[in-house]
Amino acid sequence: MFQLDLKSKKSIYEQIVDGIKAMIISGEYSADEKLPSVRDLSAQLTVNPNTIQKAFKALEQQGWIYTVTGRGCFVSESAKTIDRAQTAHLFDNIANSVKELLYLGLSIEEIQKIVDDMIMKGGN
Amino acid sequence: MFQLDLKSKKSIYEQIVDGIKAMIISGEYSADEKLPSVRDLSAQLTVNPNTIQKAFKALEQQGWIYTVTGRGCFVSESAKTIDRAQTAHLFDNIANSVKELLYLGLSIEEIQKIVDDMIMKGGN
Amino acid sequence: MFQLDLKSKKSIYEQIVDGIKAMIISGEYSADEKLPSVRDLSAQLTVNPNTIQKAFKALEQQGWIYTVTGRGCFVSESAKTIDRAQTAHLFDNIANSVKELLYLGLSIEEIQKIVDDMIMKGGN
Amino acid sequence: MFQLDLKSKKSIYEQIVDGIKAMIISGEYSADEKLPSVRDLSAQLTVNPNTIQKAFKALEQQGWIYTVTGRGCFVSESAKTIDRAQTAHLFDNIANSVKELLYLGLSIEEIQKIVDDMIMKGGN
DNA sequence: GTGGTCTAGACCACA
DNA sequence: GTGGTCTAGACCACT
Repeated sequence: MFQLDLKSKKSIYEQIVDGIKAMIISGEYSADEKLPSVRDLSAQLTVNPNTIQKAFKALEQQGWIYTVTGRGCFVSESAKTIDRAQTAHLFDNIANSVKELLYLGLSIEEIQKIVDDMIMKGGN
Repeated sequence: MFQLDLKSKKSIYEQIVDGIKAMIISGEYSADEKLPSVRDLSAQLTVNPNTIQKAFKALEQQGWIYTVTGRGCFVSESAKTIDRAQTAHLFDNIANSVKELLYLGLSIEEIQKIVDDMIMKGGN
Repeated sequence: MFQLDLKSKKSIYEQIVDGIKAMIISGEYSADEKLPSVRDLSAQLTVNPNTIQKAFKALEQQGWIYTVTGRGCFVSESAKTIDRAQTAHLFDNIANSVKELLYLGLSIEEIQKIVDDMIMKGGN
Repeated sequence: MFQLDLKSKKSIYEQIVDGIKAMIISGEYSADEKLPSVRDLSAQLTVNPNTIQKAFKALEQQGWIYTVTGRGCFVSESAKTIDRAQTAHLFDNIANSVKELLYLGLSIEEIQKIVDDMIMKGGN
C-alpha cells in the first residue's frame, strides 16, 4: 500500500486517488479485483472513512473503479476506447513540464534523452 | 497579456503565477525587465490587488522575479545552477503522465512521437 | 429472462422489480401465470434468495403480483381501477423530463415528434 | 425557494439538486447569477452545510453551475451543444413512464392527448 | 466572506 | 458485512 504525506500540498483524498490509480496502472490491482473496504482502508491509513469515500467516488467518476453497493468497490477494465480529452490533458502536463525544464537550463538534448529512456521503460 | 478563467479549478493567483512564468519562459519578458505594477495588473485583470500581490510573492519565492522596494518587480536571470530537486519533480510529473497514457492504451511509439515533437518545439 | 447489471447505480432488487414489471407489461407473463420460484430465480441470476424475496415483496405491495402461500407467486390481473396518484406521478416524471429537454435546447417539434412515435409504439 | 421532504425516498442532497435544476430551468436563476452561499442555503433549509456542498458539487459535475472559490457558485450558460447521452436518458425516462401508464389502463389516445398538451405548454 | 477539506460519529438500505 | 447519506463542528486557502 502507498504512503500518505500529511504535509503535502495535495489533499489527502487526492493522494489516495493518485495512489490507487498508480496501483491499478502498475498492475498491483487487476480488473474486477476488489479494493479494500472503506472501513479497512480508513483503519489502515488512519484516515476518516468519509475521506476514503470521497476518494472512491472520485475514482468512480473518472472511470477507474465501479461500485457494487453492499459488496464493495472493484477495478474497472481498462477502457478500450481512448478518451481524447483525457490524453490531451496528460500531454499538456508533459508539455508544461518540458517548458519549465528548458527554462531551468536543461538542453533539449538532455531532456530528450531522459524522457526517451523513461518512455522506453514504461514510465519508470 | 494572458487570460484568466474564473471558472477554472485553478485559483486566480495560481493562474497569474503560471501566466507570468509562461511569459518569462516565452521571452515576452526578458531578464531584469520590469513587470507591471500591482495596481496596473489589478486594473487590467480586474482582480483584487491582494491577489496580484500574492502571486508576485510566490514568484519571488520561487526565484522567478525579484522585488526592489519602491521601484517594482523585475524578472530574474535564468538560474545558472540547476535545482536538482525541482528538475526531479518535473521529470516525475512526466513519468506519471507517460504511465497513465500507456495504461490508457496508447502505444510507446505514439507517445514517443508526440513527446519528441513537443520537445523539439520547446514544449509547444 | 432479463440481465442484471451489477455495476449499475440501481440496486439489484430494484433491477429485478423493474425486469419483472417489464416482462408483465410486454406480455411475456400473462395474468395468473406463475412466476419462477425464489429458489429458481436465485439460481438463475446467481443472486441471494433474500434479494429475490425482497423484490417479490415489493411487486406484491405495488399490486403487480400476488402470493399464494405454498404455491408461489402469480401475476395479478391489470388493475381496472386507475390509481390517480400513480398516474399523476408518472405524468409528473414526463413533465420534468420534457422541461429539461427544452432547456437543453431541443425544440418543441423535435420532442413532440420523438415522444409521439414513442407512444404509438407503446413506449418503445 | 423550494421545499424539502424529509420523508421522501429521495435523499436530501438529491432533492436540492433537483430543486435548483428546476429553478434554473424555470428561469428563476439566470446564467451567471450567483446562487446563495453554502452557509446561507444551509441555514435557510436547516440542513448541514456539507449536504449543500454535496449538492453543489453534483450540479457542477453535471454542468449546471460553476464555482469560483472565495466568491460563490454561479449558474452556467445553457450548453449550446446538445449532449446526446443526456437527452437519450431523458427520453428513456419518458418511455418508461409511458409504458407504465399504458399498463395501468390508460389508452394511447389519452396519454397522447395529455402529453401533447404538456409539451405545448413547455412541460407544465 | 467564500468554497474545500477533514474528523468524529451516527443511521440507513442493501447483499 | 458493504457502501450511501447525514449531522456537528473545525480549520484552511482564497478573494
